Amino acid sequence: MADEDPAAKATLAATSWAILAILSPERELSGYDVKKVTEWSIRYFYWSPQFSQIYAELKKLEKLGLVTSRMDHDNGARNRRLYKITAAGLEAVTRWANDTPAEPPMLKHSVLLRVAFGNLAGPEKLKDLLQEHVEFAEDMLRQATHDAQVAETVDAWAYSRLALQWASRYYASERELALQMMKDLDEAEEAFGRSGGPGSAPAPRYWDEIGEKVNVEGKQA
Amino acid sequence: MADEDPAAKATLAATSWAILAILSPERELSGYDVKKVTEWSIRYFYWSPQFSQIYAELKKLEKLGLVTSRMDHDNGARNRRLYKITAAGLEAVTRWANDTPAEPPMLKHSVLLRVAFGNLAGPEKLKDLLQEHVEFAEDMLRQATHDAQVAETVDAWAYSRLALQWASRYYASERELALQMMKDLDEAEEAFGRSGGPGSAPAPRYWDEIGEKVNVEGKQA
DNA sequence: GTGCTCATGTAAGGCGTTACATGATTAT
DNA sequence: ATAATCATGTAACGCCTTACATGAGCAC
Repeated sequence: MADEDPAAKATLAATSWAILAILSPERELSGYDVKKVTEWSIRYFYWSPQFSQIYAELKKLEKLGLVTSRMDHDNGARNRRLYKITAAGLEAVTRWANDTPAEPPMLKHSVLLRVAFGNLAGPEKLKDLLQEHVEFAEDMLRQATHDAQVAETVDAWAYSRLALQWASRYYASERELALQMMKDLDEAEEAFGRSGGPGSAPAPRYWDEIGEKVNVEGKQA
Repeated sequence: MADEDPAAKATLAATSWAILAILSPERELSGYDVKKVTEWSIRYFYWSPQFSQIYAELKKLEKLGLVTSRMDHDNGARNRRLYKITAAGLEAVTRWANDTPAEPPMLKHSVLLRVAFGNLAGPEKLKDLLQEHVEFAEDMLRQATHDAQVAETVDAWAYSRLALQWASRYYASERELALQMMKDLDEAEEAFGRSGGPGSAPAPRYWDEIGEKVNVEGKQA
């Protein structure tokens, strides 16, 4: 409990802000609780950090004076450390929410990566992967829809509900896009027949032309 | 030239595989070239690593015997190091493509994170962020569509084309989802009027109920 | 009493970024 | 001549994960 360095407020990573935001209703939470909250909602659109990271982040936030902590013995109870946001923390996280531009979303879609390098595996393998992805999307869709319904029961969760509804639609779309890709693969297979289309040829030498074709034309940042 | 450790093949990270896959058409590429390829297609669905990381990855791949390199003087030319995949590398990346299950896609959507913590900022601020996101999605949509058209001109890019078409649809959907969210926010505002709905209340104490409401019901992994 | 979940961490290391440095070529 | 781009890196650091360790309560 000490630093209060105002410069640090600006340089926290999004994960730290997320944890601080979870603590922003002025309620005491343990690291375990924080993890549960991320699992409940945030994981659908912003992954979910590991326990070890959450504990480390909480310590960091405490050193910055944005949260305080105390040990809990009353409760049951195993030993657990409870964290609570400070006035400085509340002010910092509010400034973050109001004054910081959002970073561009970042996506690492392994399935699409496989598709892009489909010549290494062939369309059948890709369709297997896509089928699995469809099931994954359906699973997430179901869970997000359920959690969104839970969020309807409490007024204070209104924004979480909106985010979870977005997630429902997102995973529904993810499902459709995968199904569409499977169709596209079928069509491509038919078009190429068993001649040297996608999947059979070693697909050599394409970068020659990339420079000329790509660089000039599009791309206004 | 050296290690050839077969165990290592299984434990490379997706980024390494992506770079190796880029080199899989047996063509000599510099680190700079690799970066350009990622910028051309992969960035739409799997971000784009920094130069420094690409150079580091290439060195690592070389130490593993999956690529070889030589200096290029002929070409123009500044000094540049050209990398080429080895037989071992080709075999390893093919095995990766065929035998490794795809990891679940990972998304870090800062805009949705803001929505989920909307009580810290209010609906007007959120709508600004969403409007910016709409423009971002439109920009990506335009670029992906352009690059997909470029990919149509070369047979060997068939899979890249499919991936880029997917990206077009993805960013179109991203746009729609953001617009829908803006509508939802408007409706929520109207419903709550200027009474203590989203945006005004400090939204206290919600985690009490999370344990009871959430844990039991849904969630089959 | 055995195993499961709750709960809190430490240690090691890989992934990935930012910042910096350098020099050569190309464009103006 | 000057600036911009091409091209290749190094250094430092922060983010994040995996693996491991520990102990306490609870279910059977």
